[in-house]
Amino acid sequence: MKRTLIKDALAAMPVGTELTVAGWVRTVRNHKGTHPLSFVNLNDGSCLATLQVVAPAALENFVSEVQRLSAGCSVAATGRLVASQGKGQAVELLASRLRVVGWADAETYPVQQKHHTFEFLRAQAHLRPRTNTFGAVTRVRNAISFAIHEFFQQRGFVYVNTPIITASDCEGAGQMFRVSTLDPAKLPRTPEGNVNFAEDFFGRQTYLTVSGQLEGETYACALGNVYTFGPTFRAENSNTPRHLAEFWMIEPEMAFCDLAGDADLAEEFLKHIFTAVLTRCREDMAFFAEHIDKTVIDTLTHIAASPFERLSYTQAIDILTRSGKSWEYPIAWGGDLQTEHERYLTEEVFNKPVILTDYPAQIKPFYMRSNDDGKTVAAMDVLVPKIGEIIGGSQREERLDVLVEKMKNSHLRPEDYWWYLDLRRYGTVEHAGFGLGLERTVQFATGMANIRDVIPYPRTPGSAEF
RNA sequence: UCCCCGAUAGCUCAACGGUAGAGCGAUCGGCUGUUAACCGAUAGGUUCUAGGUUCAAAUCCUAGUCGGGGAGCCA
Repeated sequence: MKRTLIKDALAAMPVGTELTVAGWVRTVRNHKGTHPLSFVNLNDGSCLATLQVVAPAALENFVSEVQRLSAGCSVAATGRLVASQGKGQAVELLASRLRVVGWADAETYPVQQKHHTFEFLRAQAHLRPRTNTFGAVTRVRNAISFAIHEFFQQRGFVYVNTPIITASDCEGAGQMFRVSTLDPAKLPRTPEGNVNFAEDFFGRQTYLTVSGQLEGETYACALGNVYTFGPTFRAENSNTPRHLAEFWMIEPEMAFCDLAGDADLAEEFLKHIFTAVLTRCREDMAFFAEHIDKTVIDTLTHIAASPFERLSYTQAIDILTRSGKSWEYPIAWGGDLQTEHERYLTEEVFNKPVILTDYPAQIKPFYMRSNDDGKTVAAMDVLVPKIGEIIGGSQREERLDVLVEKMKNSHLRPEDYWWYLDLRRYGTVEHAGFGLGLERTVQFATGMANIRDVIPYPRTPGSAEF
C-alpha cells in the first residue's frame, strides 16, 4: 500500500488529489436514517491534526463496517481531497474506499473519545501514544534528540558509546543496579561466607552505569571533543515528578577547555535545542501552550534570546542571605542549595536560566578541579525555572597528584581507577564537560508536569510494567 | 526514605452513619455534514484489601496495597 502521511496531505496537497491515508480512528460521527453519512477523524501520528474522512453511504461496506467504526480501529481510506463543507478544517478526504484494517472493541478499548487523566494513561502506556498529548510529547522528544546530535555534529564533536555495564562501583553519583547472572537461590560462597562474585558472569561485581563521564573523558583526551547520548540508571528511591530510575543523558566532554568554555557550550546548547523545538514543532508547541502550560512558548523564546545569568556559588549565597526572605532551610556557605533557594534565584531574582559556578569542594565529587582558593571547585549547575537543575558539569581535575589526594579524601582507592589516572600520567590536558538530562529537557520544553509522561515506559521505584 | 492527600460504574467525580447517583463512554433506536455531534431509551457497582466500632459503614478506627503531591538525592 502506498500511503500519504496525513501531515503531507494537510500541508502540501492541492484539492483534487487522489490519495490513500492509513491510521487510527480518533472520533466517529454517524448519521443513519434516510440520508446516512459518516465522519471519521483519522490520526496517523505524523502530526497532531487529524484528517476528516467523509464516508458516503455509497461505499459498499458502509452499513456492514463503516457505521460500526469506533475509536481505536485502524483503517485505510482512499479518495479525493476536497474543500470541506464544514467548519474546523480546510480540506477533508471524500472516501471512495474505506478498508477496516483492524477492529477495536468499543466496549473494552481503554482510550475513550473523551479526556483522560495522565495517571490513568500511565496504566495504559502501550496505548497512550495514540492520544494528542503523548503523540506531541513523542514528536518533540524526537526533535530534541535530533537537535542534540545536530548541535554536536555541526561543531565537530564525535559521538561515543560508553559502556552500559560498568565495574566501577563508585562513580560518585547515587545507588547502582547490580548486574548479575548468579542464581539468587544458590549463591556461590567464599570460604568466609561472602558471595563469591568471581563466579559471576564478568568474574567480578558489575552494575548499570550511572554516568558515562569517566569513559567519556578518555575519548576526549584523544579525539578532542566528544559526546555520549545513552541510557543511565540510578537505583535511588526517589519518588518525585523529576526523577526516573532509567533515563537518557547527554554528556559532552571537551579537551583543552576550562569551566568558562564549558558554561559557554551549555548555554549555546540549550538555546540550540529550544530554538529547534520552536521552529520545527510549531503545531505540537501550540498544543502544549493551549492545553498544558500557557507559558511554554514565551518561556522558550525568552531563553533562546537572552543571555544566561552567571554567578558564583558564593555570590548566590550572598543574594540569598540578603533577600530578606525566610527560608525553611537556612543559608550557610558550604551547604547544598535547596530546591527553594534554586527556584528563588532562577524564577524570582533573574527569571531566566542561571549558571552557578565554583561550589564548595566538600559538597562536590572528587573529579572536579580544585580552584586556587583551596575551598571551591570548578563546578557548574545550570538552573531553569520549575525544573531546577537541568545540567550539572565541571572542569575535571587534570593534575595527577591533586587528583590522587582528592580520591583518598573521598575514601576511594586510586588503584581501582588506574586507567582514569593514566590520563593524568600521560599527556594530561585541562578538560571539562557536563551532563544534560533528556527527560528534564523534554519536560521543560513541553511544560509537562511529570517526568513519567515524557518517556514511553517510565521506570520508577516499584514500577516496571510493560 | 520522610510528611501530607487520595482510592465509589469503563473514565471523571458526587453521596460524609440510615437500601449507591450524575456526566461522559458503551449498547439499541432517531437525526440530510458532523466537529470530544445532537435527541431518546437501556445496561452497568462485593464502594482497593483485611480486620474492628455500631442496631446500621462507601462514610468512623487500625493495618496493608496502589496512586498523586511536597521534601531529600540528583539529571
